Amino acid sequence: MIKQTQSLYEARAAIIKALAHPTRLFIVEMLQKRDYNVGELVEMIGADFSTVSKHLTTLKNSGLVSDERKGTTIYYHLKTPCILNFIGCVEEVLQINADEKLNVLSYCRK
Amino acid sequence: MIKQTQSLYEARAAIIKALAHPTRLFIVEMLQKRDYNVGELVEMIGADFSTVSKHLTTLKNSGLVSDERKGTTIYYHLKTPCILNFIGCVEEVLQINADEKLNVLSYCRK
DNA sequence: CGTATATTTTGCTATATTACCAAATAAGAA
DNA sequence: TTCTTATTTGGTAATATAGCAAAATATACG
Repeated sequence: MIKQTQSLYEARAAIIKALAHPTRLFIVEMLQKRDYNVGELVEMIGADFSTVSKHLTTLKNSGLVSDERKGTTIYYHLKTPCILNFIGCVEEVLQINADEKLNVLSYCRK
Repeated sequence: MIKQTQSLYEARAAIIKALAHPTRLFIVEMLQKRDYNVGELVEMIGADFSTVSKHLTTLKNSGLVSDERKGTTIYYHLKTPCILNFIGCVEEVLQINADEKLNVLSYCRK
């Protein structure tokens, strides 16, 4: 592959990679509703502070999320809501996968 | 997080993870145009046959791609073109990231 | 300043991913 | 069946990632 093309795909993959974790997907969906701070997310997720903080840093570095300090707490904000359309497509894939499994099963029963 | 919710996000993340690699993104975009076999993709990508084949298996296992044998060769097919809308959004994120870097630079120059 | 609160960073270990090579398999042709 | 082409699988080394706990940082306030 041409070097330039390679770089483009690497840049894209880096962003997608930032989304490719259950906790980070959850965070992104939460941030769709409103901004949250680490503590609130920790409570919802049930992981360590440091773990959630790291996930937020990953999302921030990818450019999907921004942060803003308000007094003592830092609020995280979803910069690119178009990401959520994508999750609709992912859901579609899951649905198709599930349907296909059902088909295989019904075929076995015949 | 509730166990059920956890499972849902894991399932979604698994699909996104399948996309989160430059070579696999490239393959998905190529398959948007038409079906390809491993050999053709190897030529475009410039990696080992086994490497590309493994990437195709990853895409197939996630349900994004299907395969069909025609004579001696196996052709790969993009099952869910909605994925491509998502890449548009990723591109948007890249654009914003680039713009922000430019802003920071111009700010430094003042 | 010193203390409390909120969050991030670091150090560590365990696990996962990827690439390449070589060997194995699958399907069709001779 | 044996050859040939197309593709996958297994093994391995290098690299990346996740998660927890402890230490460090940053801001607010008395």
